Amino acid sequence: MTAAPAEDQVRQWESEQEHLRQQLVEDDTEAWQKNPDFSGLQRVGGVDLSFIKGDDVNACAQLVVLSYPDMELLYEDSQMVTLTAPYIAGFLAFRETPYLLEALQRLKENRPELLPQVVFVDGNGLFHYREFGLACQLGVLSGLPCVGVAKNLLQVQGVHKSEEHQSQIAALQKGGDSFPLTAASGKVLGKALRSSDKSVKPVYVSVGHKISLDTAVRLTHSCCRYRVPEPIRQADCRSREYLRKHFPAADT
DNA sequence: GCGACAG
DNA sequence: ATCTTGTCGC
Repeated sequence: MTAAPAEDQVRQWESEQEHLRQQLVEDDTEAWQKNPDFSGLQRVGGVDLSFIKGDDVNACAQLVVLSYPDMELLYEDSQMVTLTAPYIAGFLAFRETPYLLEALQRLKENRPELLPQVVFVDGNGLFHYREFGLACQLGVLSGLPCVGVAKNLLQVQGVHKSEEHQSQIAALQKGGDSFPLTAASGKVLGKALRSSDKSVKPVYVSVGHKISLDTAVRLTHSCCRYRVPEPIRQADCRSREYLRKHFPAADT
């Protein structure tokens, strides 16, 4: 088999997103999601990939499971992986999802009782060119509720960093305040959330799978000690720590 | 050519 | 993603 030209690959990926999107659930499906204090929620997951400096192929895939609401570490898995797909905006899922699914599968086999009830994903969900970002793809393929949290605004479907957008950010007074990210079509694709009182720069929250946007935003805020929700922050810190330990600085 | 470009 | 320390403030 010869590798398809990048152009054809992208077309194939687009059609796969379109197909998987039909299985996407944008509503609350779990009992705990409907409780004001999320009672019944005990385990939240976070996933991330970290890279060695000059290397965009070898990475550490990380999964953590934290207790809710205490955010204490219950499980962690670090695994070196070799990525095959390049990073192309809009197709991040095809680069990262396989390894995150493998991590979830290892957990399912080894400690099924620790499976998270919701997974925080570093990247967008519905807030995406074709409304099917990384958090959606991981959600549909794993069957788990997922929330997408991006640290930077993806300018998509008419949403962009305008003066208006900047003033909406300036109007976020305290942790938990948010404003909708509305597509040209009128659909609300996500929300910009001031995740804590101290952080001025918002995070961009969107539905991944099996959770409503309002629940996703409220849950994200409740998991934030710092700007980035704790499950993602822990996954990020621990995967970098793994790389530091196993791949010490390769120069002077 | 210019700007955008989740991670 | 990664390149990168100190510094200012509470």
